[in-house]
Amino acid sequence: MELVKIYECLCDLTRLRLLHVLVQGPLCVCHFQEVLGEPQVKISKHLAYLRDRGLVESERQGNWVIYALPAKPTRELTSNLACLQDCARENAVFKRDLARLKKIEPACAWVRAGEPQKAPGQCRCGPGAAT
Amino acid sequence: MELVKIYECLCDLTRLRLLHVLVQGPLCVCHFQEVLGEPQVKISKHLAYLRDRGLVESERQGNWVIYALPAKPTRELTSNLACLQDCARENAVFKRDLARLKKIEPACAWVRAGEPQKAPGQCRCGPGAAT
DNA sequence: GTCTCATATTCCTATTGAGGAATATGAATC
DNA sequence: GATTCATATTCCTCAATAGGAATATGAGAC
Repeated sequence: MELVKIYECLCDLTRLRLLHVLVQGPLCVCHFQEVLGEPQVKISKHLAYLRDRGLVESERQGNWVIYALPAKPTRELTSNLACLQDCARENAVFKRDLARLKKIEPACAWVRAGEPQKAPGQCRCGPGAAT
Repeated sequence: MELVKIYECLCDLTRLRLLHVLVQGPLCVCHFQEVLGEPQVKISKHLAYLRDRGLVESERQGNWVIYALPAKPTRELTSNLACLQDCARENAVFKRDLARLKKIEPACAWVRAGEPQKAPGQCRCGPGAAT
């Protein structure tokens, strides 16, 4: 059942955080690392888990892979993401993620705007990139 | 995290069905068996799982054990149960459960009303009880 | 006490998934 | 071609859980 698959995706904290951040807009893997403060393998695996189950979509842009919520989410997904937003509103972990996202925002504006990659070379995340 | 625990409870179809039915009101284990059409062990184990995590409460009344949603559910639980109701609305499995619940309703009215057990002896569920 | 009914628990097997270390892939630069 | 950067995958171990069969528990009837 579709609905069970959604809940299987939601029952891990890392994935909850990924989805919660994704509601704000598309993001690439290295930015997720920055925002969540988790190692690359962990982020990448959980994103793959979500992609395999249709909760997110990915698109390669040069060296980066941009993840986004599906263009046409199901009613169930929409409903549950709204519920998640509601539940996360007053939670410290989720609030911290949003705060870190805001700090990074200038550096990753081109991703969030959906524009094609403009500035090849090093990714602007990593230590010191957004400080 | 509280929220993850809720989602862990929701990521199994049997538990989803139990909770969905419970929104209609308290029920005893044998009625769950009737409504879901699943074996006793399965029902009992999943109810225990939910109880251990605080999603349902139980109360013994003679031979029966009545399960109910918590008297004071958390904001997260309330929110997610509402979401579940919304998602389940047009789903065949959940609709069938509700239909079976209605057929049984006359037989288990005393449970749903929260009254103390009136009619000791055999439980009125089981084959032929509600037909 | 015994018997019966409703429910819970134990024991088992099989599957799933999390996490990390190491390695592989794919694209861009030189 | 080689190198570098971003990301994905493989291999491993450990823990959680689903499901069923069998058995245990707890309460009421007699």
